Amino acid sequence: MANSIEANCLLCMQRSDIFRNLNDNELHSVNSCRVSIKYHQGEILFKQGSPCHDFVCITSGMVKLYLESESDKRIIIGFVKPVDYIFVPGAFTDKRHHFTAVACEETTACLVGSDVFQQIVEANSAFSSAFLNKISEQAIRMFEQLSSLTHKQMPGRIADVLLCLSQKIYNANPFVTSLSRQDIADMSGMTKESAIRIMKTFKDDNLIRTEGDLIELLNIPLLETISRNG
Amino acid sequence: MANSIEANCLLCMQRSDIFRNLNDNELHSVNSCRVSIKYHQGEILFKQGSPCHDFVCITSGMVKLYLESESDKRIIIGFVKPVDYIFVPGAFTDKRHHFTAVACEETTACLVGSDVFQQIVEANSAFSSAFLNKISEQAIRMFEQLSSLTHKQMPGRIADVLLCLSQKIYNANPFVTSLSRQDIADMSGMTKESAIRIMKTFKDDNLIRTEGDLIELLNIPLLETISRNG
DNA sequence: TTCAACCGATGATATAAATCATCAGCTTAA
DNA sequence: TTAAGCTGATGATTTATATCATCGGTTGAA
Repeated sequence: MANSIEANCLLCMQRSDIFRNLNDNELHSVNSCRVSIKYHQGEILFKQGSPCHDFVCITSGMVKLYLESESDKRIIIGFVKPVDYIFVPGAFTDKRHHFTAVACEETTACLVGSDVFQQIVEANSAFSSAFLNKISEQAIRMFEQLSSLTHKQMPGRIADVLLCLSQKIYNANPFVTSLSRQDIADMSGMTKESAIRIMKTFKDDNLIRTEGDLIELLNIPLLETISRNG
Repeated sequence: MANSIEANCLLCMQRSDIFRNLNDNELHSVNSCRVSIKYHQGEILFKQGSPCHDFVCITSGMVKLYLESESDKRIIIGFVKPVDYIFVPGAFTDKRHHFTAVACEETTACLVGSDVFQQIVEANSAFSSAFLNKISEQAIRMFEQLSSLTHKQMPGRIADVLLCLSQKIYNANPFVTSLSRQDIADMSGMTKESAIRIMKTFKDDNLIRTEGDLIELLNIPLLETISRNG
């Protein structure tokens, strides 16, 4: 395996909680069909609507997940960072991908055949239970996003996105991002122009500072108030 | 147990798939702490933000689930009909409810302590695996709703709601509903006035017919086109 | 090297949708 | 039995947001 960056799954185990629930046999079957692949920025890991064959775990870089609509509009539903896996609901139902995954930057991912994975889920209850916890968190995040996108006006939605990026995605305050304004617009359900305009007003009001790919939140309490007031 | 309508869980088993995966011991422990409760229309089964103690299975009637925002706006994220259970993601994470459940009509529900339930999920992998399938379907439905609410204009969203009600909730074409126009507005992320206006234009164009609590879809292909075009 | 394509940015304009107001019919509570 | 409140309905008005157009800068491909 030319692209493989880890010798086996043990390295991953130290970081991705869910694999702690696997025994040696299970780990071996995962490892034996594991493939590590490198993606360049903008490359697609899998596409909405396509059949899902593999369980995907991100080992470096970052991936964005988005829904595509008929009218070519996108909505970003989440990001996946190392070491974490992409929960693909279609793997348990119609074997189709229901969103698209794209590398935001140079990214490496381990792929494991979803049949192997599925067998383990069905056999190992600690594993599937850990999986349940993970999905539950994701469901709760989806509720928050749905609430934000449908009930808040643009300033509240942009505030939500900026706080999310700083506090959940990058875990840093000035943070450097590879996301474009279009991506931020896709996260907050508006056009690129509107996202830029709102960010401009935030800059004018000294709520944030931007410099190239860097964004700094200067007044988090006020951003939180804007988020709360919608 | 005065309100109990079933003697034990076997009756439910015949209809709710997921319980087929339980053995006698597990069924007994579920049954022993089961309580059946009757709710009147509009009564709350549980409230967003409150601690979640019980696993809830609907045995008659119908329940609507909705998110509440600070500004008292609601968004309906789903309905639960007999015999099906309510997936409460908080049960696996922070032990809080993240949405509110309200009886749309006279409803009976079986409550089982979530600790008992949790133990079974952790011990019985067939059960938790079946649970995973269920949640996956729900996640996919959430994607569709998110896409509809953020990318489609009002006519498309109302068309989505009407098709959903007829084809997924009531499984009938003229169908009688206990949902108000406000509920339909809450399903489609708009104000009551806008929902009424769009439905009026649909009536004028002979797409639908309404008579009291009855709604009939007269031109489903065209409604589907409107849904697709957003 | 040049052309095409995308990005951030900004202004002018159009429009989708919310808000406000009103009214009639019906149910519920005092 | 009356008053209060909710529902469906409709019109007038306001406002939030998308769309369209343009521009300079950068990147990437031919």
